Formats: sequence, C-alpha cells, structure tokens
Amino acid sequence: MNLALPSETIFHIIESTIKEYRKFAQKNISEKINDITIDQGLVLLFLNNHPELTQKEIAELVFKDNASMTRMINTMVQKKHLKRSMNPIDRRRYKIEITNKGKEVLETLPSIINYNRNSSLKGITKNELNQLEVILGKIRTNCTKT
Amino acid sequence: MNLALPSETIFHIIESTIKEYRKFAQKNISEKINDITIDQGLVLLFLNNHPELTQKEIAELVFKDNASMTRMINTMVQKKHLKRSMNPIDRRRYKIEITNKGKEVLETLPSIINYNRNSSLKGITKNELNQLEVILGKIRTNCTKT
DNA sequence: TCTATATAATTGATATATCAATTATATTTG
DNA sequence: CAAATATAATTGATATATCAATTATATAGA
Repeated sequence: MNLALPSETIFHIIESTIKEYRKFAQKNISEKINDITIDQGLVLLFLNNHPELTQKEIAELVFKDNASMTRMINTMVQKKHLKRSMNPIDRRRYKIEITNKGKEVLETLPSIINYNRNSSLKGITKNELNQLEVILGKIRTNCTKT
Repeated sequence: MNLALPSETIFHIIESTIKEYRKFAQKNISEKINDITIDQGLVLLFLNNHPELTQKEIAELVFKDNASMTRMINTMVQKKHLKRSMNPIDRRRYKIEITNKGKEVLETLPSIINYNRNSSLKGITKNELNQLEVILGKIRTNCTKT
C-alpha cells in the first residue's frame, strides 16, 4: 500500500492551521485577560447573545460533548464567571447566568477576538473565504453522510 | 462592538470539518482494529517510515507537545504496540521500536486510512485542494508571523 | 393515570492538552 | 577541563475529551 504520510495530506494542513490560530488567539487573550481560555470565552459570548441556552446547546455550539461542558461550566462557576440556577419550568436543565466578573471579561474580549480574526485573515479575499467554506463544507458532508 | 458570533466564522467551519473527519476516521478504524486511536495510528505510520524519530520529533509531526507524547507512548508501550529501548549514542533520547503487535496494526491500517481520505475528499478537484492549501497556508502564516 | 421512553445533566474511568518545573545527558565556551 | 547552556524526556497539576453508566425530571401513549 502506497500511502502518503499524514504530514503530506490536506488534513494535516487543516489541523495545523486551526492549531496555530488557537495558539495565536489564546496568546492575545492571555495578554489582556487572566484565566480565560478561548473556549471559555466563546461560552461567554454565546450566553451573552442567547441567555436561554442550555448546557447541551452550548456544548454543540463549541463542539464539546455534554460531559466536557458540565466540567467546563463547573470551573467557570468556580472562577466566578458564571452562576448556575435552577430553571423552575424544566428542572432537568439549568439557567446559566453571567456574573459581573463574567461581564467584565465581555467588555474586553470582543475587541481582542475581532483583532484575532482580522489579523489572521489579512490578505484573504471574500472570494477565497467563500471557496474555503464551500470546499470544507464538501469534506464535512462526505464525512457525515458516508 | 458588533462581533459575529463564533458559529458564523470560518474558524468554526474549519474546526467542525476537522472534527467530523476525525470522528469519521476513528469510527472506520475502530470497526476493524481494537484499541487504536487515530493519533496512535499516525505515530505507528511515522515510525514505520522513519524508525529513527525521537519522541520530540514524532510529537511535532502529530501536533502534540512532548509531555503528551511521553504519555501517549507510555500507553502504546503498555498496550504492546511499541517498545522503548535506550539509544546508546545519545542517552537522552530513546529508540522507539514497533512490536509485532504494532506491525499487525500496520497491515490493516493503511487501507483504512486510504479509504478515509478518499471518501472524505470525494468530489473535490485537485484544483480545489490546491486552493484550500493556499488559503489555509495564508491563515497559518498570519497567525505565526503577527 | 401509569408506564415506557426521552431528555438534561452528572459521574467515573481513562486518555490527552498544557504549562511549569525537574532530571539526565550533551554540547559549547571561557 | 570546568562551568554554563542546551536538549530530550519525564513529572505534577489541572483542564479537557470521550465513552458508558447513572440520576432526575419530562413527556408520550396505552
């Protein structure tokens, strides 16, 4: 079997791109905000825009599973960025609230994220972004439908 | 600050693509081979082609750090896919050898990986792959040089 | 209504991710 | 050569990833 080494494939390139982006983004966040990871930041952003989200829904949005999300929110509650309170209408789920400390993070975070996105996409045209989206979409579809 | 939600960005799409690919690939591997993760499989492939690789070098190839690689190889040694022996020329590093059990895996794995790659890239032209590579390369460069 | 089924969240076990500190060995330089 | 520096690997601590099992609550259907 004549198999290309993993390092020569497009999957390797995709992985390395997203890993470099995450490293870059985390570095820029850590310079200004203490004790927040990218993913914790994303959770705050989503909750800010959609306060009614359940843990399960947040998990899907940031590509985690429920177990990871439970633990992630545990630590965010410990660090006082979030507060859990029962949802009286459906007692299986929680209401997750952003604390004042969480809100402070949200004052700084968006501009950092904006900077991260813009600078990592510098020199890339709208058209290229479209192509990227279309091609990646095909790959994803192949993986989910096969 | 008018920030697009993370779920609307290209980074979200890149992440979701690579995650779906990994899920798809892992499923196909697990159907035929017991107890091997994608990344462990990649380690075997790299070692098979370049037996002289150190842990540090393997780590770079599969985007792990040294600490993770130490532990990953620990478990692969425990599961008898690999064997560590001292390198007499430089006693800081190990020689990592593939055991017979590891070699058995290598008899089955390449065809599965081949299938995974081909089916996830079905319908995508050489030209599109090039575009993908170029655009992702730009993003990566932006992240590492800024 | 009562039971079966579905759903949200948690927990346990094990592996991996990440950072900082440490150990052992090599290499460089004064 | 001896001391300083560099390198490969390990370890500890904590967070996250993943799977399977469990708990608590809701909902659908007989």
